[in-house]
Amino acid sequence: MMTRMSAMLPINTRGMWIGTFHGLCNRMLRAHHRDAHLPATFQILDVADQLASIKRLLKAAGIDDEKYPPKQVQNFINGAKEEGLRANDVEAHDGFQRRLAEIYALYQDQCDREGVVDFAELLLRSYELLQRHAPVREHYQRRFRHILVDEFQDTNRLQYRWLRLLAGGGAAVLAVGDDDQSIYAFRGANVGNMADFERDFSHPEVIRLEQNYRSHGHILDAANALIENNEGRMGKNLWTDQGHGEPVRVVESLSDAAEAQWVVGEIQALIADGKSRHEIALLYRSNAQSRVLEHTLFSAKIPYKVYGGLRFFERQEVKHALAYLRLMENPHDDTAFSRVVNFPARGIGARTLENLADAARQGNTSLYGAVARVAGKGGANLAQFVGIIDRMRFGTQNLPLPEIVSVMLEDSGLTAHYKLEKEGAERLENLDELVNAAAAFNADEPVDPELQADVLTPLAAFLSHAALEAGDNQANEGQDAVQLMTIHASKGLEFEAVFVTGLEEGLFPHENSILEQSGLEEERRLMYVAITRARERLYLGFAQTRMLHGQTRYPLRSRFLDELPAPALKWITPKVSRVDEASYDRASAWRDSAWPERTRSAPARPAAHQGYAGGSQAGIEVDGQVFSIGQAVEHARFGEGVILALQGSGTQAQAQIRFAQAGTKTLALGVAKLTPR
DNA sequence: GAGCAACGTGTTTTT
DNA sequence: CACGTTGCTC
Repeated sequence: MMTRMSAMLPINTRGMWIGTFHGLCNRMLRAHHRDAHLPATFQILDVADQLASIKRLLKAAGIDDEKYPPKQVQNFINGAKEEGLRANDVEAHDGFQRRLAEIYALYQDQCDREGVVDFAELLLRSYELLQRHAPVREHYQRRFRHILVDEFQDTNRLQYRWLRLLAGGGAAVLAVGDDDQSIYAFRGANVGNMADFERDFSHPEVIRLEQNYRSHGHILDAANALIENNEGRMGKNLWTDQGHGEPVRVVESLSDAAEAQWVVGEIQALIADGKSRHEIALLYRSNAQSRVLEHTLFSAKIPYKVYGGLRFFERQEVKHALAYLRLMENPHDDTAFSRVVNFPARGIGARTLENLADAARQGNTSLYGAVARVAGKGGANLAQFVGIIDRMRFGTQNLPLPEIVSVMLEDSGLTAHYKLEKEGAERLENLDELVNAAAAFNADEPVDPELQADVLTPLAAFLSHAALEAGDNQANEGQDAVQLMTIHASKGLEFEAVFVTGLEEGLFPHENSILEQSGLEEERRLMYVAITRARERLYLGFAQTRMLHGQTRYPLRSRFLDELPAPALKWITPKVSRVDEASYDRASAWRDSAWPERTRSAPARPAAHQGYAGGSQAGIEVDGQVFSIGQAVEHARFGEGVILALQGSGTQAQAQIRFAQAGTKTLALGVAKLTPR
């Protein structure tokens, strides 16, 4: 972004602060770490680090992690922080919540002791800094006379308050947002910030941007019609003067594999037509869906690039390496310490670590600080580990960053370890890549000259970078490749041709979201985002069978397809490939009956979405008992459930049933004892 | 304490 | 399916 700004503007951009809220808060906290009561070397915990930290805490405090699941504790803490609440401020309505608040307090103590901050803490700390330190606040209020916030609908309450503080000196604020593209409520985003903005900031002026310069008419019509189904919108209607363009293609496939096959075939045709690969995007609801697509693209030798998924800095070996680097920066970082104290294995087992944790608690010190207090063989091994860390710390002080990383990889034993591992080749490559990333990283973020800020070591700056960026931009630059990503990751981007796959109930909208209206509406906004990524050509695909969690599912077509306007659509059924012929009869049988009416009518809001199931039948009879999709049933062991799909007949008949308690199961109807309810 | 096999369990989206 | 946890053996 900085590069692009510099190229576009005739002014010097070096004084501008450009970044995510988290990035800017990090920067501010680095510059004022003393006022923020943080050590100069504070490290950032990503989601996984935070979870590990919580688990460690629960164990140390002897708290039952069955009763207080670490994930839930994590959500509680982050939720509170995003509302600007410290442990003391949390309103607890029952004993359970009171206990959670206590755990929150303990967790915060632990973080403070270790000199680490989680993502939400970056924001909250920075907010408190501005609030409590008038000189700092006034400095930034004077310094930033103009503030622009993009994707404003994705800001949370704390970010909003942070912004108000920062702009409190009368800065001109421009907020750009689209309430229909709010897709991060699940992590605390508050669309209400848009309305609050109009209320709270002086002389608000609202400019509606309704002319769309990106997508052709049919695509916009589809997007507009879909989003109409949401309630409580601020309201807008996109239009274009580019004409209708091509219809939106809706593609039905027999299986997820067949869908991928068809997509790849179509991509080959597009490329043959002269389209660039990087102008073609494959979007999906969840990362797991990329596998089939990747596999098929790979077989077809089409270059592709996957964004997101398991990201570079989140890979196991990279996290191990980062933990060593963190210990070199701050040996009292217990999270990092625990992660690698026995990796590679050095004879330090659970027993020794328990002794160490006890010693640390008694001496009120970090694990690193308590090593000398552990006796015996374990103690000797620990001392050896500390020796390695200290040698790396002091032996690399004046080396350039990439060399620090290289030395660490050798001295820690990571390289040696992965050389011996049979699947270690790729991991070694990633560790090499980490050295490259360090070399490519330039830590010359301009620090405010007016502040006598402590200069970050290049290593500390690199570690922040690793935590905040997670390696999204690691795409092979220059390579013309088809773009694969989740719809979330696609926001803000655009492509000539877009494929959205997996438009199936349970997947998109996701089954965890369909029970509540707010969840369903967020899914719909997600679909809206997906549609509006396309400039000229849009494909929407769904499959009759899909492999999920290792078992085949027979999903219903997504309700969102039924919400699109028929005149903007063109339905396509791919020719059946030889592989799929076996299942073809069944498929065509229902298509003849159920398909045409449903597709043409496209009710604006189907009262009860019953749809059909791909390879599955609408109804089935077994031993005189009739089962149908959507029917409520009861099972002796699993309790109440709803039939999601039916397949086969006679003794082969199976039903996929979603049970309220037991989850989704596939049962043989001839065997399972089901009673209709 | 290490390493392996069996088992169970959840499992969306992310700064 | 893919991960983590548990239990077992050496």
